[in-house]
Parts: sequence; structure tokens; C-alpha cells
Amino acid sequence: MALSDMAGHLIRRLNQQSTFIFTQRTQEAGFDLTPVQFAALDAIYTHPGSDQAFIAEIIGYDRATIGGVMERILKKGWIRRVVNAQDRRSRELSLTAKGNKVRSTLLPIVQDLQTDILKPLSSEKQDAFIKLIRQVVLSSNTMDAA
Amino acid sequence: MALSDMAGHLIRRLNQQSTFIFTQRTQEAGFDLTPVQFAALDAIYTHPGSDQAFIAEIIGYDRATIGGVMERILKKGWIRRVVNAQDRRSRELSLTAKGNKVRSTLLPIVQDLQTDILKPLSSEKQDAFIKLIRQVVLSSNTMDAA
DNA sequence: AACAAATGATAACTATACTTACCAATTTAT
DNA sequence: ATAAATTGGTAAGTATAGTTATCATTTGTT
Repeated sequence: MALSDMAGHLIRRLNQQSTFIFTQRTQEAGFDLTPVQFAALDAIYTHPGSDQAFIAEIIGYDRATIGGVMERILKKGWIRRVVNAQDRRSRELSLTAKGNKVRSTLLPIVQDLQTDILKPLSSEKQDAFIKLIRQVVLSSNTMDAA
Repeated sequence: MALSDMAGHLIRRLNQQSTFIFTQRTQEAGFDLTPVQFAALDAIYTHPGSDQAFIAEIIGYDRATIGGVMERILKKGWIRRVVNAQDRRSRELSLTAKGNKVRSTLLPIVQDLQTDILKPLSSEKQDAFIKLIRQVVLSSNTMDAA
């Protein structure tokens, strides 16, 4: 079997293309952010007051990576980071008005661009594909030590 | 639609899992390399004497990224980089005996681990998945300006 | 032959993404 | 109550992955 036909290689290529489309479409809309930054924004919106470790867990990152992401969207003025009074190790995250605006403006754009990622497939095949990916991602997620 | 169900997000998560399995399995086999380094090794094996730009194109990278990859596998003693006599800008890449050994030893391991990546799916669904992903990756590849 | 355009490669910069190590604060165990 | 373990976060280090700029060399044009 050729490398170019292996699952891992194809998945990596697909991720590259997907990221490219995200960047392209959001830049056209006048924004400058990465897929991860949007995911973080959305997770904080959905779970305001959470700490970094929890947000990281939701969107599938480790603590070290999310630290840098938070720093960058903090610098953009999209989030607040307040030290928790009960546990001074943790910082409670929430969206600023600006962050809220960015998220709500981007949401329909991001939703729309999903179709572009799978554009080569018919609508039915897109649905089938999403179902398969979700099955892989979710069940691997629940398997701890393999 | 929730972010966690969007194609882009799922693809990113899938790529994380795929990379993790690659690293895990190859480390168990006593090797220390990344998916990209293996892809580069395989591309050089398939196209010996090529320059970096061509290898980058085959495996879907840009020139800047592949430069660092080559440097690292060069440092490991897996490839040779000889200045082309006809065009002194370019360097002809080839595998050393050691690089050849690494690639051939790893190939069956890497092929085998592909199934692990899609383990949650039945064999039929795995095939369907590969077909769909290949269709997306290959046809997006040939579309230049969208 | 001289100049412009194109090409192979690197450098600098930014942003994931992971590991290991560490610090500080909090919980748990004894 | 004190030591041990856990937890939230950061730091340092490595490896993609991209952009833009630059350098050297080669090729194309006139």
C-alpha cells in the first residue's frame, strides 16, 4: 500500500486543507484568528467561568497548548482571565463584549465554511462522512489506555 | 450546529488521534520519528535524487516546512543531501543505508497502525471512510483558485 | 551580453501541539 | 496537623505548518 493512500496521511492532508479554508474564509470576513482560537472562544461562551484545564479538555487540548492560545486571545481583548477566589491556582475565563461580538459574527461564517471543506462530496456523502468521523473521534475519546 | 459537530473541528481531533497512534506504535517498535519524517523518508525512497521542493510537493508541504524536516532526518543520518552539479541551488536527496533500513523496517508497522486509527469502525466502514477522504483530499488538491 | 523573471533554499516570525519539569495552591491520607 | 498526592498553570524544549523576505543561481528576454 502506498503511503499516499494510508489513513494517517490522508487525515493530515485533510486537516491542512480544512485549516486553509477556515483561514481563507474568516480573513475574507475581516477577522484574523485560527481554528483553535475560535474553538476556545466558543467553549468559553458555552461554559463561562470555567478554568483553562476544563476548556482544554472540552476542545481536546492539553494544558500547555491552551495557555498560549488564551494568552493570544486575551491580548486581542476577547476574553477576561480572573483569578478564582476559592482556588487561587485557577483563572476563571469569560468573554468580553468584544469577544462575544466576534464569536456571534463569526459563527454563521464558520458554519457555512464547513460545507466548503467537504465540497468534493455530495450532500449525502458529506453527511455519511461526518457520521464516520464523529464515530471515530468520539469512541477513541472514551478509550483510555488502549 | 454545535462546534463539536462541525467538520473542521472533527478533522482536527481526528488528526490529533492519528498522530498520537503513529507516535505510540513507532516508539513501541523502538523508533523516534514523526509522521512527516516517515512521509519524507518514503517520498525520497520513491523518488531518489529529487530536490526538496519536489519532495515537499509530493507529500503536501511548503518549502519552508520541509527544510526543517530534512535537516532533522539528515542529522539522524537517514538521508544524503548533495548539491546538484547542473543547478547549484538545488540539493539532490537520497536515502542512506541506515535510512533505507529504517524505512523498510517501519513500513509494515506503519501500514498496520492505519487500522488502529480507524479501529472504532467496522472493516467495511473503514473502506468507505478511506474512499471518501481520498476523494476530498485529491479533488481539493487539483482545484487551484477556488 | 545585460537585465528581469523565476526558482531552490534558508531565515525570521507566528501559531499550534506535544512532553517533561516545575511552581504554587489545594486536597487527601495518616 | 503535617506530609504526600493532586491539580491549575507556566516554562522550556522540540516538531510541525504556514507567511513573507531574502539570497544565490539559473533561465528567459531583448
